[in-house]
Amino acid sequence: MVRQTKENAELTRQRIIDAARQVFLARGVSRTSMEQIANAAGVTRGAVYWHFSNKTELFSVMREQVFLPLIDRMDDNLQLENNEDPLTQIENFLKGTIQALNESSATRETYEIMMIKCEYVEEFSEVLKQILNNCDGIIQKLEQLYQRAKNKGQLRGLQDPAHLALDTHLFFSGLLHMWVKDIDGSHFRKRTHALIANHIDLRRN
Amino acid sequence: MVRQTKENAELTRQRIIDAARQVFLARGVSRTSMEQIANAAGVTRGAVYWHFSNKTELFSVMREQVFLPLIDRMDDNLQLENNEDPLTQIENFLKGTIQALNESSATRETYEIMMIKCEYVEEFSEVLKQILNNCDGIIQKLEQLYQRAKNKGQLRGLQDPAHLALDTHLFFSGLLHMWVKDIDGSHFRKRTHALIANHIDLRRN
DNA sequence: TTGCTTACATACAAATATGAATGTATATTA
DNA sequence: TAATATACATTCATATTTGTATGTAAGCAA
Repeated sequence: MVRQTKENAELTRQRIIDAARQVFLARGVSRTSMEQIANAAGVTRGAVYWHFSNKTELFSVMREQVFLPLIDRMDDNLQLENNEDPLTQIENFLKGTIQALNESSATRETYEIMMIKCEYVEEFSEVLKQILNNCDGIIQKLEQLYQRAKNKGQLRGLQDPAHLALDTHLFFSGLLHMWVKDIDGSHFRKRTHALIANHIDLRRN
Repeated sequence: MVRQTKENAELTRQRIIDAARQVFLARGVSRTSMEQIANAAGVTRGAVYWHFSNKTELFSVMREQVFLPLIDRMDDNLQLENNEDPLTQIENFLKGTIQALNESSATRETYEIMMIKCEYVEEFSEVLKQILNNCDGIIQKLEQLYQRAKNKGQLRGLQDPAHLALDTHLFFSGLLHMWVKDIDGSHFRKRTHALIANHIDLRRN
């Protein structure tokens, strides 16, 4: 097997990405060598270096394959044109993200790698900035939705949309972390829906 | 300098721990070599290996030096015998932890290392379990405090102490993560007190 | 003061990882 | 169908890191 068709080459490339994800998950990004990835993908390092210039690029591609679609979906879910009531919309957004983790092992694994199997130093600190930027976007949209909820009289008391948005974001950020870390823990993962519903109910009039 | 007194040896040991923290912070735990730690401490690898059998042990000692006292303090703050009202007690516990981060650079740096500069695989996954165990303890105590608040009629509506405790824990977990990641961000770090107060106010009658 | 131990420094051997260079057979294209 | 580019495999040179083994001067106890 020396020269593949374009199609096959593309399959090889994807196999390498999938293999990288598995090895990253098992050994952590730093301890993973290109050779281990190659082995897991059933190719040699030559193939890996042909498709990706180094481990960092491979990591970025793996990440973007999962995150770019996910961010798109989040954006959709948080759209203002949605005709559901704002609080339910927020609730669905939160539940939807958790559902994505439940349904796609690639998503689940990538989250786990990024949260507890990767060190954000040097080249990788750039990734951290992107994540924070994305957080800012989500917070803004949450705030707009809470503002609408307030205008509609759905909020109990005199709650400030900006604070509510941050509180929800922190809650969800914590939830994702615990969800990921609670690996065996059917304990935590099973209760997420109730936790989300409860979080929103705290705000409802 | 060949043989130091016991006292000096202890100082050397602490210098190595401090140096390790600095290098871990700058380069991540995985990329840090014993030689880099030795250089930063102004000794040779011989000295480092004399005091610590390997990088993992050094990491553990560094971590425990910061975390064991911190856990003790948390336990104190969450004691049931405290005579403040339960909700304020929770609020103070949260604020106190943030204050510890503000006041001690060693604590701050250790948190940062553990959150975004360490990969939890192999030997290190044990640490993750300890962290989760500690979380469980905090959640339990929060629940007890919320229960007392409920008994005292401090809670608004029919809120379930167990859910409130989890919600607070997730909020705080997210807050710590964002606090740590928002490194330059005077942006986030300055608002923590307001965020905590707001979080508690959501529950107050 | 002698002898043993401590607290390191220095030296060594082995393993592992990287990137690039080179080889090569097959797709693809002109 | 010949020429070229592609998709890898193989090889090589180099660097880094680790643990250990050995060396050594000074502290300490008897």
